[in-house]
Amino acid sequence: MRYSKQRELIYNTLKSNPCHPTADYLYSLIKPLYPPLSLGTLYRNLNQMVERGRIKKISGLNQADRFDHIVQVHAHIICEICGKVEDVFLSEELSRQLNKSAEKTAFKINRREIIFNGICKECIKKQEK
Amino acid sequence: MRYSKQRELIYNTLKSNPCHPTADYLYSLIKPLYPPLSLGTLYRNLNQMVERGRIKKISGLNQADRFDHIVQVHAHIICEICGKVEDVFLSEELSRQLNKSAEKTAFKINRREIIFNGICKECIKKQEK
DNA sequence: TTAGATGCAAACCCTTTGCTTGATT
DNA sequence: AATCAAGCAAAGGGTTTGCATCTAA
Repeated sequence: MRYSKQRELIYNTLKSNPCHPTADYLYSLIKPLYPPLSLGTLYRNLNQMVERGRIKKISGLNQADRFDHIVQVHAHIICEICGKVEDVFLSEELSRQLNKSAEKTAFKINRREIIFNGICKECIKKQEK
Repeated sequence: MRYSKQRELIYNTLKSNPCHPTADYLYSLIKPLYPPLSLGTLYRNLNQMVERGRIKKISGLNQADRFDHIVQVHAHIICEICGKVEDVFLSEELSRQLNKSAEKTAFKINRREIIFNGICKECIKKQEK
């Protein structure tokens, strides 16, 4: 993988923004600092890094995909109101049992994605007002 | 919810096709039997039934959403090659522990989606040839 | 009679792609 | 010099929506 200023910026911006940003949000952060960046390049780089296991993509939110610089296997929880995403780490044991359940299907399992949907503390407070 | 021929057909077709069809596939099944059906109506009805808990939507496949007439909470596994989706049922205990892990985030949890990615038995065989 | 449902087609959003130009090794 | 990456803009797929018409209750 050949060096490019764009890719470096994309990775670093993702790393320093642990909010699980969308491609679009990353673009809005990087574009002002480095105007030559194009959306196509952003998506291409994100996908490349996902393929190489350098970052992770969180799909299945019924919205734009989000990206995560934490490569370790973990789950996510998304607020249905404000869209905030937080990490959920499962115990080794739980993780093992999950895979065991899936292995009953006779599939060869490559990976999994777990997404909880809910409402975050802040949005619950706002609702109560 | 007022009766409509379209909705009845959609629900029945979903029920008799446990392959977790996409909206598009449902359309291809129903349209020939009942040509007045439009795609917009199909999507509108599917979403309505999801909201009312009569069916489930499986998102996060990096492809078209799929629909499931089984309302009971369960996970899914999708074949990365042929796209086949199968059900994965988790034990009560595992289910409870999953939710407990997520509750550590201080979110109020509404639901969850678990998707395993892998390769099905048939596709593994084909690869070996 | 009237709210809710439909059909149609256009719009939408997010993402990918083709092609030419530019940069890294 | 030879790839690989970028920029741009257009196309793509899946899904939603506005509006006029129709239909179940």
